[in-house]
Amino acid sequence: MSNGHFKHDLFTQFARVAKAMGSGNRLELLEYLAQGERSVEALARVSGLTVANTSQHLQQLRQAGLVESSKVGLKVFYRLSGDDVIGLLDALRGVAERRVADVEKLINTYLTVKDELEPLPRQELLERVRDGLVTVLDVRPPEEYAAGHVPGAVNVPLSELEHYLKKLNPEQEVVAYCRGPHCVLAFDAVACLR
Amino acid sequence: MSNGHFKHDLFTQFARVAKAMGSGNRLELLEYLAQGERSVEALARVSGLTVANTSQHLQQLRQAGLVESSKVGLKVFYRLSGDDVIGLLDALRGVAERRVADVEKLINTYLTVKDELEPLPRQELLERVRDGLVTVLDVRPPEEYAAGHVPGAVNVPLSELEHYLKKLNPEQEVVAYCRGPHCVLAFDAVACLR
DNA sequence: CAACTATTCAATTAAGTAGTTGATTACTAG
DNA sequence: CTAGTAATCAACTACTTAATTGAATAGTTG
Repeated sequence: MSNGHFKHDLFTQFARVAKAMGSGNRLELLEYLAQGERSVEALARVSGLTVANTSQHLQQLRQAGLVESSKVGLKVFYRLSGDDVIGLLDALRGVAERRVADVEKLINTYLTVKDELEPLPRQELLERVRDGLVTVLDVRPPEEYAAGHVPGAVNVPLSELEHYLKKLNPEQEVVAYCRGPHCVLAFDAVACLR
Repeated sequence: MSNGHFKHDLFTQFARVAKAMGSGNRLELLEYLAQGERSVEALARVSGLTVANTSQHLQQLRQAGLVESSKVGLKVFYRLSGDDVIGLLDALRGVAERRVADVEKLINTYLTVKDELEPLPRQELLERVRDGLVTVLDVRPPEEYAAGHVPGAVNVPLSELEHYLKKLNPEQEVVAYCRGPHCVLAFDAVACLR
């Protein structure tokens, strides 16, 4: 029966990690951190939280082992503590998309219906690229682009997206992609593309 | 800026799933369900929770889309709603093991030190099997065994473990394995092997 | 239909969590 | 060493959650 204690303690530890991800705000912070190292102040700005609140959330994430931090001069930079954290985020997104009906509703309401933007099946995308019908933009940071990308895609990080679009033929059909089906980058990219 | 609403709503939905896993008791229930369909009463028994409490936890898991249920006669059977849920559990376990120092401590204290049982590197295990030095037991349910197992392993579900052990040469070294490094089956198997 | 069983519901209590505010620490630059 | 900046800490309020208890529901069996 001390077996039971062990079980209980172990599951409690696992739960700590899950609990840390059990807040929309913290998940958003994690998604931003998946893009790279960020200071507390920068994270507070993009997430719309107060700095104090952001700091507290980040500390919870650190206690759960999901992020690490280091101080450089005045600023404290946070980053994900490993690639397995990205894998965990992906798994969570995947389950939520497939299992929670509300997620699909949300996506349909905001992305598909409101825009003429639509998700493309892999194969069809490749065909259209081959035929020169579309320009494919990879809006992820250069490091991720380097690690692997869709053939024929041009790497245009968000910061350069607006500038890049001006140079494009306005008749040209544009396909942008990022980390996954609902990576945070997508929202900003969509906003920018409009 | 209605973009912000979308983001917020979406992350809130993702967080619901994580939140459902943010309890040691619910994680334990999920692990048992990973072994197959179970009734509320059966889950309450193995987890040590009251039936009412178990029922409530299961309903939270259902709302998060992690489990499904169906009523057969008097009993209500719950099951994981898909294989991606197992993947999510694995990812969570993986991060917790690698990132949370306390988990390693726990495992070292309870498993390695208290028993002569030790984790074996894959390759060494295969060598010893080839030489006939050890008997390898796969303690997972037959379905999982059928889906893939270590070469030379004998499938002995937990329920039959005790019976099987009586027939073994007591001098023979025994290696048991299950779903993953810290699958719940392991705890019970270890208890039984002693 | 009466007694029984498995599960759920409703109400309560105790404990934990999110976000705000203002003070505090740690560091930098003039 | 003073003023200013980035982050954290401490204290508080408003919510949320876990577990308990007892009652209610749904289905079964004699």
